[in-house]
Amino acid sequence: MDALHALDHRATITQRLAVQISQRIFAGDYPPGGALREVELAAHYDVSRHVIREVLRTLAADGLVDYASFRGARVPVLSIADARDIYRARRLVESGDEAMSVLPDASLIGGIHRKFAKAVKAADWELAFDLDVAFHEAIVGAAGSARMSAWLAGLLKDLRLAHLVAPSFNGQAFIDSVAQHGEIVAALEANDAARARKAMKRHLDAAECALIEDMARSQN
Amino acid sequence: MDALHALDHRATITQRLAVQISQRIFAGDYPPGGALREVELAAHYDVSRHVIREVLRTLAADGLVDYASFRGARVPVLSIADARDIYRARRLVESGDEAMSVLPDASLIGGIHRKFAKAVKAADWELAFDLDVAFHEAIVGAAGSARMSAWLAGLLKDLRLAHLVAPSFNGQAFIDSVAQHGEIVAALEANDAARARKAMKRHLDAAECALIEDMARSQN
DNA sequence: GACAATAATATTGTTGGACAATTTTGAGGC
DNA sequence: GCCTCAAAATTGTCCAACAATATTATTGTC
Repeated sequence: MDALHALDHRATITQRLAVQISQRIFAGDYPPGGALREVELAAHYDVSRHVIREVLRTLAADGLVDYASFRGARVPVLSIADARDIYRARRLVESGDEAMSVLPDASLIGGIHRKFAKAVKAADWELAFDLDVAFHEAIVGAAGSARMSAWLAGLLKDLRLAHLVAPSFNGQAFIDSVAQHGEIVAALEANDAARARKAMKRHLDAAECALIEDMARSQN
Repeated sequence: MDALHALDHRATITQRLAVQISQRIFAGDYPPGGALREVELAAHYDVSRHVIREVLRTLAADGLVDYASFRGARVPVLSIADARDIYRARRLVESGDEAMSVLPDASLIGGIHRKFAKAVKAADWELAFDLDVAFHEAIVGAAGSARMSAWLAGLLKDLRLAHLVAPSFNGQAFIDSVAQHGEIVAALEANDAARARKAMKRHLDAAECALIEDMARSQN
C-alpha cells in the first residue's frame, strides 16, 4: 500500500527521496503554487543539493512539479480545465470502446471493491484513495497494455494534484463511488462488458462533476 | 522542424544536451541495448558528470533510456510486443470513438500532407518522419486535450525507438502512407468524421503490420 | 578444462565547496 | 506610484574526491 515501505531498503537515496517528496506533495505538505527550493530541501533531508536537483528533475518529468530555468520547481496548480481534460482522457481509456475488451477478473476487482467500501465506511480517506486507484488500475490493467496502464497511472497522479486545489473534500464523492463501483463489479460478474463500460462512464461523469464543483467552490 | 534550432539559445546546457542526446538516440548513434556511460558522455560533450546525470534522468523519465541503480542508462530494445502495444494505444487515441470528435481543420492537415508527400517523393526519410509525426499530432491536437496530445507524442517517441530495431527500413511504409493519409484528408474535407476514423484505423493497421514484419525480419 | 570463490577494476552514487548566470527583491529617485 | 539600478537570493555548472555497487579478471580447486 505504502510505496515507501514497498521500496527496497537498498534503494538509492535519490529514489527514496523522489518517492518521499512526491508523497508529501500529494499530502499537501508542499502546497500547489509553492516553490520547492533546493537548498531548503537539501538541508531538511540532509542530502546534497545535487541529489535534490536530480529528484526534482524526475518529479518534473512525472508532472509532479513545474520546472523553469533559474526559477526552480513549484507544485503545479491545476485548473478546472485540467480536471475536465483528465476525466476526458480517463473516459477514453477506461470506458472507451476498447476498454474492458479483455474482461477483468471479477473476483479480483470485487475483492478490491470490498476493501474500498470498508475503508470508506471507516472514513479512512487516505486508504480509500489508494484503493480507488487500485480498483481502476486493476480494471485497465486487465487489458495487458503497459502503455495504457502507465497512462492511467499518470492521469491518476494528476488527479491527486487537482484534488489538492479542492479544499473542501468531504468524502461524499467516495461514498457515492462505493455504489458506482458496485455496479461495475456486478456487470463484470455478469460478464457484461458493455454494461460495465456504461457503469464506468456514469461513475467517471459523476466523479468529474463532484470534483469540478469542489474546485469551483474553492475559487470564490 | 529541428527541435535543436527551435530551442532558445539562452537555454541551459542541460536542456540543450537533453535534446541533442535524444536526437542522437533516434538517429541510431547510440544503438538500442547500448550503454550510455556518464564519464564518456561528459568527456565527449565537455560538461560535468552532474549535467549528464540530470540529462539521463530526464531521458529516463521520458522513456528514451532505461535506468537501473549502479548500472547506468542504456537505450531500450523494444520488442514486437512493444510495437503491438504502441499501435494498440495509438488506435485508441487516434481512431477510437472519441477521436476526431472535434474535426481538425482540413486545410491545415492537407497542407502538412502535401509537404509529407513531397518529402516522400524526394526520399527524404528524415523529413518524412517529422512530417508524419506532425500530421498525426495535428489531428489529435484538434481535440484540444493537452493530455491526449502529450500521450500521443510519447507514443510516437516510443515508435521511433521501435523503428531502430527494424534495420531494413526501406521507405515503402512511407510510400504507402501517402495514399492512406490522402484518404484521411479527403474524409476530413468531406466533414465525415466516421469515414476519417475508419481511414485512420486502416492506416494504423497497415503501418503496424509493416513495422512488425520489419522487426520480425531483424530477429533472424 | 570447467567451475566457484575471490580480488581488481570500472561505474555509478553522493558529498562539499566554489563560482557564474539569472531572477527576484529592495532602495532610492523622479 | 512607477521606473531604474544595485543587492540579495536562487539556480546552473564545475572540480575533485570518496563510498557503494556492479562487472571483469584472476586465482584456486576439482
